[in-house]
Formats: sequence, structure tokens, C-alpha cells
Amino acid sequence: MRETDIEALRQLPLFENATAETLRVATAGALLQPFPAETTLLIEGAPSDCLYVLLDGQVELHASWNGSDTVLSIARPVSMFILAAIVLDADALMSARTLERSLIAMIPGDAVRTAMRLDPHFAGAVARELAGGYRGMVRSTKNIKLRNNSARLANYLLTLRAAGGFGAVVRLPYDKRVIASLLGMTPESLSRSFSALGTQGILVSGPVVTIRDVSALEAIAKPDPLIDMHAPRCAEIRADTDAEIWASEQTRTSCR
Amino acid sequence: MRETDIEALRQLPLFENATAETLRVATAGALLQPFPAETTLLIEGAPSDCLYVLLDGQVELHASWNGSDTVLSIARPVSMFILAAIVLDADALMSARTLERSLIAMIPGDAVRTAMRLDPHFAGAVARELAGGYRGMVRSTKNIKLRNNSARLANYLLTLRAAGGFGAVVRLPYDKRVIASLLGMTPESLSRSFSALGTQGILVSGPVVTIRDVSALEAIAKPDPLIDMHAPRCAEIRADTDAEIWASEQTRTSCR
DNA sequence: GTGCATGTTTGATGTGGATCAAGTAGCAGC
DNA sequence: GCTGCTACTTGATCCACATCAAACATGCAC
Repeated sequence: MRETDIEALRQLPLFENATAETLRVATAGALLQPFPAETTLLIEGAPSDCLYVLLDGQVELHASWNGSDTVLSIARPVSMFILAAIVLDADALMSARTLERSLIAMIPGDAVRTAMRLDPHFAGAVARELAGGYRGMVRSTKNIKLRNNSARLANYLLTLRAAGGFGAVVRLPYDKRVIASLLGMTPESLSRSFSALGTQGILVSGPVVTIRDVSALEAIAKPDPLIDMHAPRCAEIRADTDAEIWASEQTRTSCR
Repeated sequence: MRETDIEALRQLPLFENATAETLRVATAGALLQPFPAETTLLIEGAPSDCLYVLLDGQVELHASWNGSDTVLSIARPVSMFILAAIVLDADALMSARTLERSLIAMIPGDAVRTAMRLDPHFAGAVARELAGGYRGMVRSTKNIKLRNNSARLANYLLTLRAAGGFGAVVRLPYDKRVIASLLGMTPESLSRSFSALGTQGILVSGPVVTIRDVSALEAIAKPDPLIDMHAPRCAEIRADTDAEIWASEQTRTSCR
């Protein structure tokens, strides 16, 4: 990777405050590579050789069992994935697939682990990143175990609205079938849940959703700060399951 | 806490290889306290003041939304909980409640974060612990999103069997209603799932389950190493969601 | 434009599992 | 023993959601 490309990695909270030396060690042997859409980068069960950093595009993280498949998270720039597997040098638990043409940095796992050993501050940053990811998964589990399809969809729309600056119009960031799987339902059920929301002032036109009555939507969603990320925010969502980092960052730095 | 009590914390992978100094810093101001059964230690949404280490007993980690409640994990000795919240100095996402009389060490969060800053090796141990917890949550999410009630129960029984040395008889470690919630179903459904397994050579008598035909059970469970922890193991399960650590440890040390 | 693939919606139907309700078993206290 | 409490089971019913199937849209290749 070129020097300027490596600097791009500083957009990650993980490398934000890293010393030049740590960044050099951590990214030794890293590659920057574009991938076409619909490309499988990693299959679950495979050893995790390198940490992936998504610089541009979209990557779906999914898993399968017994012939069926579910989307666990979607990475959006700039974010990384399979950090946990890298830290433990373990097999990946998810598969990764590009949804669109994506620019991805691949950092050898050894380099990351070496940097953790050498730089306590970096190891701390890794720990905070993983803590955020863990909490994202806890939120996701609560979402799935406690809420029904309508409530999950309603909260998802509120999350998008918050991420998009609280406008009345939100744009669905990926195909509805992907959203359906992410929300733990079938595409048919998502479609029906959308039309059920039609009576509550939600208009859907392709990927564009218009929210005419936020309080009606909230009445269905019953949002909860311990599950959702609807709070006013400064940064964009980077991935559905590791959005915790900025949430705590934000608290500390008062949205600056 | 007394010197000898602090040594007990070394049973945690987190402190296993910590220097005496790090252990001293990390546990500064820690308290050791017994709690009666059915005691709420922590309510979700509360600031996480200290890291809890369960030395004896059982603690249920649960969460609620809109009047309903679900068990997310159960901590068994020796394990810790709410590490992620401590690392980020964030509000707890789960409530914690003792299921039986429990002996618990409470370590101030500041001390843990200070130790992370001072000792890179300790920060690395925290990162590995969190990585294990994250992966446990990923497994749990896959379990819930991909499998039905029967498959979840069947795999749960296989997990207990593996943890108990692969004997034909396993003992349910907690009340069935707790297991039901942990597995994401109602007590009624758990009861019916158990009786459905009766035709497959599973006998249930109170907390004792006899597995007469493992392959029949496996045919229902379709166990998957990327979801379950059925593999032969040396250590006991410490908690349902952070059992990943020993799995990787074990790989490295060949079960020694 | 036509043709074809892919994604989405709509309709009909089925079912896994929740809910509601009653009954039973186990156990502590007396 | 009896009483009361709690956990669990069993039965009847219901409903949220999945499944199956067909129609409909959208976009692209040509």
C-alpha cells in the first residue's frame, strides 16, 4: 500500500490516534484492492488471514446453516470487519460478500497482532472497537428476541432517519431483500410490514421512504436507547453492528 | 479484597498471565461480596461502575423491552460480565440477577481502564476476552436467526453433553423457564420440544436428561462448529456467550 | 423496441410457536 | 399429614409469520 492510502486508514477510530510507527507496523504487508460487486471475499469457517477495511462500497456479512442464510451486518465505509477473528487468530464465523464495487484494504492478521503487542494504546483501541462490536451484537440480539417484524422495521426506519439528519425522506441503503434478511424476516414479510405502515403515514416508493408522521412511527417502534441508535448523531453509521464506538465517543466529546 | 481473594481472580483468562503489579492496579478498590439468590446486581441503562467477577454461584444476564424480558446469557464461575460496558465507560445494556447465592468480586471500572493503559499485555488480554464475547454473540445470533425451537434445544443438549464429558446423562444447570428464555422460546414451547424429542430417545425427568441415541439427536440438531461449542473440550463452560476464549486457547495448547 | 433476468408485491394457504387456561408435580413450612 | 407456593406440563386456540405461487415492475443486453 502507498503512504497516502495508509493515511486513509486513519479514518478508522482504531487508527485515529495511532502513532506513525504503530500504523506502519500494523499495516505491514497490507494490500489495497478493488473488488467487483457480488464478490465473496471470505467464507465462514475459513482461517482469517487478514483484517478487511472497507474504504468504499458495501459489504454484506452473512452466515448460513442447513441451507438457509441470514445477513448479520452490513459494513459501510469506513469500517472494518472480522477483527474479532483476527485478534484470536480463529476461523471466521461469517462470510463476507461485496454488494457493490468496493475498495478494500487487507491487512495481515500477524501485523495487527504484532502492533497490539508493541503498542498498549493500540491494544486499547482494539479492545474499544471490539467492545463496541460486542455491544452492537447485544443490541441486535435484543432487537430480534424481543420485537416483532413491524417493530423491527419501524425502528430500522427511525435509525435511517437519524443517520440521515432527521429529514422526512429516507433512502433505503440496499436492496429490500437484504434489509429483510438483516431484520430477520422474509422479503414478503418486509413488503407486507411496509404496507401495514402505510396506514401510519409511511409512503414507500422503490428505495425511497417518506415518513409523514414520526410519532405514529415511534408508537409502533417504541424505540429504546438500549437497543437502537436513534439518538442525534454527528457521524454516519459505519456498520450496523459496530456503531457503538462513536456513540460513546460522542457522549464524551459532546458531538464535536 | 484480601491478597488470597485477589489470587482467585487469576482463574480468569483475563488475569491468568498478568503481572503482580498489573493485577494490583487492575483490582485496586475491588470488593468481594456474597449476594443472596434472586438479587438484582445491575439494571440495564445504569452506568457501569464496576466489572463483576463471578467466583461462585450463577448470574443471569437479561434484558427487557416493552414489558417482556429475555435471558441473553448466564454467567457461571469463574467468569466476568459487563466488560464491554466497562471498557467504553458506557451504560449497561443488560441487567444482572443472581439465580442462586453467589460470591462476586466487584472491580472499579477506573482500575480496569487504568491497567489497560499501563500494561499492553493486559490490554491485549481484554481485547481477546472481548473478541471471544463478540464471537459468542455472533454464534447466538446465528442460532436464533437460523434455527427453529427444536434445533436450538437439540443443540443445547449436545452442548451440555460435551461440557459434561459426553456421558449419556446431562443435568440441566438451571430452571427450565430460564433455559427457555435463553433459547428464545416460551416455557410451554420448551416443554413441548422436550416431549417431541421423546420419540428420538430423549428422556426427561426433572432436571435430568438422558440421551439414549446421540445420532438421532444430532440429526435434529445438525450441529455446526461455527454456531455451537460441541467440540471435545478440556475446560468447563464459563458463560454461554464468552466460551470462545478457551476454544482458541485449546487449539493452541492442544488441550493441555 | 423485444426478451430476459432480477427484485418486489400481492394473494392464498399452512404452520410453528405463542397465548390462554387448567391441571399436576414437587417441595418448604408447619 | 395439610397448606400454599412455584415450576412444570398439557390442552385448546390463535396469530404472526413463512411458504408457495403468480403477477408485476425495473433494468439491462441486444
